[in-house]
Amino acid sequence: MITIATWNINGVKARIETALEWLKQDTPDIVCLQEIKSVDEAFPREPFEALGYNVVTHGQKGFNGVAILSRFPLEDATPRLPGDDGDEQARFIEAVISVDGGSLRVVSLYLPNGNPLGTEKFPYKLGWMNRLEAFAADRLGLEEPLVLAGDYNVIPEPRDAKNPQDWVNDALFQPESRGAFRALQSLGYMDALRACNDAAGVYSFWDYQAGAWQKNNGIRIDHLMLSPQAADRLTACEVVSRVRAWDKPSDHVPVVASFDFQPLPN
DNA sequence: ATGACAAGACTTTCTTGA
Repeated sequence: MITIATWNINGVKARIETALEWLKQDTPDIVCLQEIKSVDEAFPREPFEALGYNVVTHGQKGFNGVAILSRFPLEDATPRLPGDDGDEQARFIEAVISVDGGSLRVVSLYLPNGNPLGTEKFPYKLGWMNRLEAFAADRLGLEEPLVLAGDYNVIPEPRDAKNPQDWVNDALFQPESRGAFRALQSLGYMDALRACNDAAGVYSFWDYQAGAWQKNNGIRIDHLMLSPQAADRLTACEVVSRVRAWDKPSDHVPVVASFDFQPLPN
């Protein structure tokens, strides 16, 4: 069994103690991190390595930035979503893990927020989603297990928000954003959480402001999208909401999927 | 009511985020 998590930690330096505590408690095998807010040279690799993780990062100064932690060796770590060589924002890294029967590909992605509407930020989001769809379509040709894990900044459906009406003028809930997310599903990628849990009220983000956590005023925007070969091995998926109540929390919590894969002995 | 929090940076005020 292999567990793969996605978690927007909102700053790796500010969150290091919280992150290490969760890793010690739940011992995920692979963790896709977003919003590390650190350049690669300043990423605190050592405390993660001390817990047995290999670390690959693609960071930038001040904001954005993604990383993958893995108990198994990470091969061919490749930053940047193809399709726009002029895009300097650090939002994507792919790596490969050897498992029984071949390669398991894992992507940590931080999809653009897109707010406010009416600025260049929203078309940047939609363009990034088009590039992600093209990447996902291309990868289908490999016929390999692939997990596209990350902060998608998309509320897929009304049941994914406590108060959907609050989001109708927000980039996260625009028809174009939701349609681009559905395009991944139309290609054949499966939303891991929805494969396991059909209930409303499952959230991965609660704003720091206005007592959103205390009111359970949340949204589900952190997703693991699975290629058919990954979906075939899915055994469970859940949101780790208890982390949101800890001291110094991120505004996001981890989402963890379990798979019937065996890592290869190294 | 674009308020409220939080993190990071050429910081004591700004940008960015959702």
